[in-house]
Amino acid sequence: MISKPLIAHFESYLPFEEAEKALIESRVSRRKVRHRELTLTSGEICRYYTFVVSGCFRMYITDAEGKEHNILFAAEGDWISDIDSFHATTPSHSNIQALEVSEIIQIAQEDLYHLYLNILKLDRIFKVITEEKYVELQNRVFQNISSTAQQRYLSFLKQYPNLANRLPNTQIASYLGITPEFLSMIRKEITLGH
Amino acid sequence: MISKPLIAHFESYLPFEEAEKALIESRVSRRKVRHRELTLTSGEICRYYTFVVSGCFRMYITDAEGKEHNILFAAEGDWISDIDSFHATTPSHSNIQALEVSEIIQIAQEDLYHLYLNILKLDRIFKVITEEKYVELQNRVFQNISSTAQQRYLSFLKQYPNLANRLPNTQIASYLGITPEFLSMIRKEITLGH
DNA sequence: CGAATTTCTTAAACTAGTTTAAGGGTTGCA
DNA sequence: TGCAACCCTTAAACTAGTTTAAGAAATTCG
Repeated sequence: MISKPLIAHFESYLPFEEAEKALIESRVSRRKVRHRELTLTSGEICRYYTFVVSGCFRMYITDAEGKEHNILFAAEGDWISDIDSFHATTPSHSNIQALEVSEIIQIAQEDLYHLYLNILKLDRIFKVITEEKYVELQNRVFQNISSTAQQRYLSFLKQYPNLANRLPNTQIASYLGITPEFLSMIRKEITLGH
Repeated sequence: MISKPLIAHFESYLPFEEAEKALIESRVSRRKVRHRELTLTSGEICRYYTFVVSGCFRMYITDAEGKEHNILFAAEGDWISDIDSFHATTPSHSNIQALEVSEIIQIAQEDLYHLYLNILKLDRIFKVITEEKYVELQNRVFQNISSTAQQRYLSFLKQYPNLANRLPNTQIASYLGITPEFLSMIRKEITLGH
């Protein structure tokens, strides 16, 4: 059962019958990813919905000046895909890269559509998953607009307590939209007790 | 048929049978909203999924210092609700306010759940709607992290060409995360041809 | 293990965006 | 129709965050 972690994830939303689990098992693939390996490159079409079994990924965009900007992180139990590119079958603007040795389960476009047709509750589950991710992003937009870099860093620490220790500061700075130098200052100020 | 604009919206995704339309009609309400009226106040639970028939709304949050920050706008054909508060039945952190005289169609929590149970394709439609809104937000996060205020303003103009003329600059500045004064400077620079 | 690369820190000079304040223009409604 | 509330602009002083540079510490990989 390569899909065991994925099915456990689905069953945290709704129960599944054996036949449904077997259908899912027949339509997914699983593989290991090396540290720094790109699973999606800008310009390429995002062909898979990807579930992270273990490890950690970032989605980032390269701007006009060649600078990279992290949009989100995904660790064990998260999904990471360019939803826009996947559904519209258009070239992606973003890149997805492993930040650790990782393992993923992937569902190709036609397999996901096949599953949607044959297991109707998947529509509901992915509706809920997308709503959850939407709420997260909305909080992020609010933080970006209304907070100083220090407040944003503190709320990053709250939201991803496990990632904070695993990720290099350069990745966190890129997520916060500041320079690593300034993040270094912020961390110093915080430990000095401001 | 008070729900006519809403059903037209749903049918832009999938066709509906008469019985389904009648069920929807029986489960929604429609009303007019005055300019500046709040349809959701921070601290209150978001009880309705709201579809904008005409007019325009903003969702905003008030920060620790009492400043308001616009998270998104919604005009004709858009949905505006605090998804988190609605589903979790918890007090909302945000406010929703009409920026023009408007008209809305609302679906209460129990009615929406009743519709989900009886019209399965609504799961799929709201899955897709949420995915679309997610992609929009993701672009906004990218803009916020990677662009100067001027670039963000230009991309706001592209994304909401019709809203740009309808909204006061104060609202746009709050959406961009800058002061109205600085937006004023940006607009001057742009018309001078930079 | 040791060399190469990546990562973190500090600090000084700089720039994008804020704050405050003041004046003029619009809009809405009694 | 007139006044209050809102909205936009300009400008000067200020502050949060960037840039550049250089050295120290930690990882990675042959």
